[in-house]
Amino acid sequence: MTRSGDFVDVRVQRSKAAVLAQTYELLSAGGIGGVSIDEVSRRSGVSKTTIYRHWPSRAALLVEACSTIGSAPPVPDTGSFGGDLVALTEALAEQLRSARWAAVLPSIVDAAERDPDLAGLHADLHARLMAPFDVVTERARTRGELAADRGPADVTAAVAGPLFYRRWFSREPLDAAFVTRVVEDALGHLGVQDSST
Amino acid sequence: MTRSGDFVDVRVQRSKAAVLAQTYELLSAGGIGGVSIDEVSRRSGVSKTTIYRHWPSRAALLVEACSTIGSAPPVPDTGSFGGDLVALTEALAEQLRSARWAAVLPSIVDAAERDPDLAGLHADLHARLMAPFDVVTERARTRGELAADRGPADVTAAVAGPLFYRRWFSREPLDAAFVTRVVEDALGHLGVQDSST
DNA sequence: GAGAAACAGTACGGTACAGTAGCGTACTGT
DNA sequence: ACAGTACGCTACTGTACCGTACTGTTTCTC
Repeated sequence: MTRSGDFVDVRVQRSKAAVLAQTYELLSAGGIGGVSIDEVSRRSGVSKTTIYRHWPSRAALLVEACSTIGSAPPVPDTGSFGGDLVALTEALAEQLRSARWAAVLPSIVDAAERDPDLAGLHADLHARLMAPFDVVTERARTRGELAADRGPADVTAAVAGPLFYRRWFSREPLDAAFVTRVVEDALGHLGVQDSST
Repeated sequence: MTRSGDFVDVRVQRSKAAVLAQTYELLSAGGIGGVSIDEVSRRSGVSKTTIYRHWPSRAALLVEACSTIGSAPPVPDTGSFGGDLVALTEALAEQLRSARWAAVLPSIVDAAERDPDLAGLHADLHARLMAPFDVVTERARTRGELAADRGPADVTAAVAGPLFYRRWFSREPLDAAFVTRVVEDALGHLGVQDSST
């Protein structure tokens, strides 16, 4: 056993990083279906054998490559629920406009529709994306800023719903005016008086 | 030329029908990626050669098979915008819960994200699904029931957005209470006074 | 510096798929 | 009855993919 505790061979780190980077690249370009081990190997310069040394299967690699998507969005704290929600929604809209993963998500949703493994991935991803909304909403609730019968699930549906709809279904531009209207409407029927103009 | 005008050989009708039926079957089960000509041929009993006699390519077959999705939803006319919208939204929710194509749509959205041909299909489909909302909204507008700065696009985003979000992203059940809340909220901020209780 | 580990390269086997070609048969509309 | 057509069948080309086996080389760790 030359296994010495927690140290990881530099070569392993290098290989894994290169493979994950290229996997993510292919993922953004072609969705889940666009990722093949052969191609990852070709582009990353890491041989296929090595890839299979580090991941037991294509699916495992995909899951790990997706795990970085949509992580650690900042949770704003402007003092009011309204301000927080505006900030979060605009951040989400910006991501939907430009982030690489915005093009990948439909293929994950599709895969989750039938593959149970990928359904787990989808659930994680969804939780990660919506976590800030949950935080902000709970905070508002304890301050009594929110109608009693409305929870985080209602907030995310009211805000993320129209945004997602625009991005993937109607494919109209996510302009600032639309985003503003969505937030204001949401605040309105959530029983919140808008504190900004 | 025995070509006699509009008559179509019975055999052709039979073959095409069988192929389209099985294509749709595979489509619902496995999305776009789940349809292979070999499998369609195997299940339909129609030989691959024949399939290619009627469709120039796999893509053409897919487009035709999808063309029946979400067609001819009834346009209600309850007399008020509120009533119409409730009816339409409940119908949409029911479709999302049970219709076969609800499992297919994500793969179409995904495909549309990169393949221009399929993007056309996606656009058609979207237009077909949302047409009733447009009709109802325009009707309301001419009757002055709607705030001046709100158009059909806003109505569909406000209503279909949260529903789609629930169905595909948060994967929570589309229960009646949720649907009702969505419609009421939408009516509220569209400048409509709810005529029902 | 020695031994272990990770590595690239290559060549597999096996499967699945799109699409094409030729042949002989069965059916249809007139 | 008969020409035209659609058809099934089989076989084939070419590609892409997953995952594994083997060989020899580099490179890290101790």
